[in-house]
Amino acid sequence: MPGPGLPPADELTELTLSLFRVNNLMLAWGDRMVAPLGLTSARWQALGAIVAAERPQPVAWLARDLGANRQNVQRIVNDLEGEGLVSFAPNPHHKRAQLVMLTPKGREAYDAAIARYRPRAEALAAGFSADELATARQVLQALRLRLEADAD
Amino acid sequence: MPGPGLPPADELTELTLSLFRVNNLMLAWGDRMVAPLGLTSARWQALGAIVAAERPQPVAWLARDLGANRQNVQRIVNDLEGEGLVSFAPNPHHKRAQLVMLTPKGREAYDAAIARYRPRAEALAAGFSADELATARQVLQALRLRLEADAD
DNA sequence: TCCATATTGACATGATCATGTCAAATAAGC
DNA sequence: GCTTATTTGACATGATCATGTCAATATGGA
Repeated sequence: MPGPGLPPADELTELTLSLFRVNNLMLAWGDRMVAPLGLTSARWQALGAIVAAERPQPVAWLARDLGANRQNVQRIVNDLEGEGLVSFAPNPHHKRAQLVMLTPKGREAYDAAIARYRPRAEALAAGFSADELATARQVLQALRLRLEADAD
Repeated sequence: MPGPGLPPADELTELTLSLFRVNNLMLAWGDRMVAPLGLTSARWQALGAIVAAERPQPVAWLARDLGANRQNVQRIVNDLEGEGLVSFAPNPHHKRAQLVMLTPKGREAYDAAIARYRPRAEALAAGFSADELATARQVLQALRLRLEADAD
């Protein structure tokens, strides 16, 4: 029996401090993992947002999905376009807001990143019970909703 | 009964994506909270590291405690020193590595930040059970240990 | 003591991010 | 239709971060 533990507010403080550290460590972990593919964590995330969308979307929509700045996503997508990983298609509904699409080369890079990621993610998740991971995810998702509402 | 849920690796993926979002939201939340005090999340964290250390430490030690870059912490601490929130004291063991100490003004700023933080943290933690928060914290701390070991 | 190594703060540089502005294009209200 | 507000990409600027280098200092081993 671990005892009563900390008060909720202190527990949240410790959670937050760990969150900051894990965030940085995870980004560095991802960077090392996809560096051989010419990717970074940020580029990988952008590719993921493009894949996750059923239909090609303009950059501003991808930025919203990512919770990131429009301008930064624009820069990343432009870089990816310069390297042939994504291409721009005309948008019938908007002359300036082109649609971002994966090229075959971009699809290959994304699939290669996933292939490198999966076994490492399984190793990293090993040792945790399904309940523990699910609870941690649910807490973070609930925090996200509250913070987003608070930031209105 | 929520059912079997996702495979552990996918659960970790969702956890990670939520983590990135919450990290950014929490930093913005903290920035808004301590802005009236002339602080930022980064400055507040630096002050916290100074307070958390029992003895005054050089900047490089604080950076290690924070898991941050030596150079960035140095810049932040220099800024804090310029505004009179911290002061440098001679280090008997090292002529160049001065010891960072809170000034009374810095202590006031830190206490004021905590005073603003506590009720908001309690409100943010409300609705979670102690077990949920503790589990989330433990998962993140375990992830941190694994990622730090992996980054060696 | 002497020398190799590690630590520390200062400095420089490029990358990334946050923010604001602008013009073009679209959407909504009257 | 016409006017106004919103969206979108391009651009600029400053802040922050990541990284490397350097000289001064401290530490440990021979």
